[in-house]
Amino acid sequence: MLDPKSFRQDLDALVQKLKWRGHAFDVEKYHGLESRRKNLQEQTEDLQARRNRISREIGIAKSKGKEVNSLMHEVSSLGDDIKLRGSALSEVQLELQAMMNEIPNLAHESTPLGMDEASNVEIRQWGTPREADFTLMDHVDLGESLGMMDYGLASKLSGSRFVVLKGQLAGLHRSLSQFMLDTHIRDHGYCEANVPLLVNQGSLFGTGQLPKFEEDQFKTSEDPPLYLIPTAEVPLTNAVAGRIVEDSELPMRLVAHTACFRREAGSYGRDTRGMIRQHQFEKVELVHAVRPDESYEALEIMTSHAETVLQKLELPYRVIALCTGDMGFAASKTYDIEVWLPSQQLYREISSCSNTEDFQARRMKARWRNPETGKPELLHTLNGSGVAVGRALIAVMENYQNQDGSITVPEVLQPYMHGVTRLSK
RNA sequence: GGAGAGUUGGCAGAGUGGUCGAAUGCGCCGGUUUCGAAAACCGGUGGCUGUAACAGGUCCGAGGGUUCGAAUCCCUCACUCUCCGCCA
Repeated sequence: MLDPKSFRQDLDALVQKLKWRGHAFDVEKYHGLESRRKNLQEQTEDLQARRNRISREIGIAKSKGKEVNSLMHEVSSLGDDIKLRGSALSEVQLELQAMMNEIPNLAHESTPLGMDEASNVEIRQWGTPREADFTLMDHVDLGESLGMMDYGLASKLSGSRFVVLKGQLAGLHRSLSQFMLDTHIRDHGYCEANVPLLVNQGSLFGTGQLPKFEEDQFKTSEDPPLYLIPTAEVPLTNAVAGRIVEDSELPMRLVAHTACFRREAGSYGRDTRGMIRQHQFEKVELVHAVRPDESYEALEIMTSHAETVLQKLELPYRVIALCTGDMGFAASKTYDIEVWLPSQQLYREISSCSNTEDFQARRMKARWRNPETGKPELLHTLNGSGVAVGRALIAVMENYQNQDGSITVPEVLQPYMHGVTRLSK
């Protein structure tokens, strides 16, 4: 949510900024609602002030044993009027609110301008894609030929976009998540959290998935209305929802390893092969809650934490700055980290690190007490994958494959694999 | 699933229809005192909205109702705690 005050200042500039974010703001509708709101609010509060004053007088008069009939008469008609205007007011406010709720965050000045991914900017590369003297297989062929990846069974159990991992490959997957967690907890100072996978509507509203992206979520039931989390960003970020956090608690760094669930409603036909895009996948998620003036520094730090995982796994990657039109709803600035996939001969997203500034904080009323002013102010929240476990498994399989179809276990994962250094039949 | 108790400011906890945004204590901030500190004493100390600043409005778990007037009475819901049942 944007600051409502910003709409009363330079509206033209704001509309232009939103245009770059792919959002057409209806100026006329806004002006209509806003002037009605102002009118009704002034009238309502005026009437309320009168009622409060007279009612207080009635109380005083009664306690002194005076006659109050004339005062009662004066105020008796106010009630209906207040109720009428009040309900008109809240109707207008709801409409305005609904309008505001669907507006994406504004981009930071350092975010490249552009309408789609063609305008994304590469920031840096790390590592060198390996040259192989044999034909490289993709992760599906590798996994199936090892007998450790079963799409047939998964579709029988659940349908498309699911997979069953077996044996050492399932172990490698688990090792990856353990390794990532340990790295962030021990080396990067994160607080580990184990969080609910089912959340309420308020939590999804807070991080920005609702109301606009309802169709991307798995809703489990109507009563109570619970949703499977699309990312641990939702429960982790909402840890500060409704709170006034003490300065001493900042910066707050949280990490969780969870399953994530997505409908992938808008991506029929995309990435249908393999486990690139699944309805259920695992992710190690990083969330920061920080002082506002430290959030861009925090974004660099968080991104470096995700990069560390890939560096330790010795997987080549590049970092991309997403442009205004390609960023997610809540983000002001986003770095995507893309890992090298030899079978496709291209880099694929494996992490996305975003600074949402105060966008989520405003939605979830997450504040900190600024010691300089003593006042509560919105804090800034960031989230990033550190990293997607399923996609990391794919990257390891493809980058560490051998000519005979076996897969070497990366050195940093070997302690987690208890002596297994190579996955083979 | 059944029975009961509760939800008030940063925390604890009064208030059960009227000058209540709310006693008191703790905490916090400022001052007096002190070489300094503790103790003691004095003063201050909620959020949102709004204003140039006042004023005004709003908030006592959420929503609705009764009333001239609701933290206080009524209804619905959510959550917490205790006991019983069931259960990983």
